[in-house]
Amino acid sequence: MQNQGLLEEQQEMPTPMGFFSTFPPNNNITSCPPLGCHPLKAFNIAAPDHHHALPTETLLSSLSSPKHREHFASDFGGPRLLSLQRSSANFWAWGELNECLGSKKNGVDDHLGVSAMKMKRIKARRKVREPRFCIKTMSEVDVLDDGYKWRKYGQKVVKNTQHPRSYYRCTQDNCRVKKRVERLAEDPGMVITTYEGRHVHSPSHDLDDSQPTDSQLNNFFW
DNA sequence: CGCTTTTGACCGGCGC
DNA sequence: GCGCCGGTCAAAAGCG
Repeated sequence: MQNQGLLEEQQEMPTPMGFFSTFPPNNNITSCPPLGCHPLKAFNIAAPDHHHALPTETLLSSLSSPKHREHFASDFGGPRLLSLQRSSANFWAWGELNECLGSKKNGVDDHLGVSAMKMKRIKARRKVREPRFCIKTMSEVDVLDDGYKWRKYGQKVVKNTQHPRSYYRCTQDNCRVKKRVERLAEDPGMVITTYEGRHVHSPSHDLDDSQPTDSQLNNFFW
């Protein structure tokens, strides 16, 4: 079957990468996801096409938390589309999405809770690939206010680009989520933010001030 | 003073 | 095996 071949291809894909494009109103970066919930839950992963886009209302209806539905509705109200590009480079992300949606995980992933002191040795050897996705935003500011607190740990000029790539790590203890921020060479006004991993906590300034519910916490794994 | 950013060094993966 | 490249480390500097 075709699925079989696709699965094998997923195993070999070195870079799990979903591409999450947003078209926020007024180029206002503070209104971009992620906001602690799992934005990719919004996508119809069974879609066979290569670049699948869904109307906002469809995406919103598939969000599990009413609070997030409400939040996304206010942020992305109107006819804008969100899209997850399906390409060979994205098979991993789609596979992991399937896993994420298909089986409600038993709370915590294997990698969570690994102490920081082991990081250095683990990083080199671990074959467990963190799920990733990108957000493309038109913005003058590099770093999106996504509700989490980040610490910059590196900057690198990558080949064939004129803009440096910045590396950030979530400042929360035991949270290993990272993100990379770079500008498009072709369009310097466009910022590409690549998230890797899942948060094990709520955003530092949450959607509301109350304690998160269990279902919200589940969402925060993304 | 504590936290964050900067930046050169280092490391591992990968292609040749 | 070697060199290139992306990603990370960590000491020093910056900042509130």
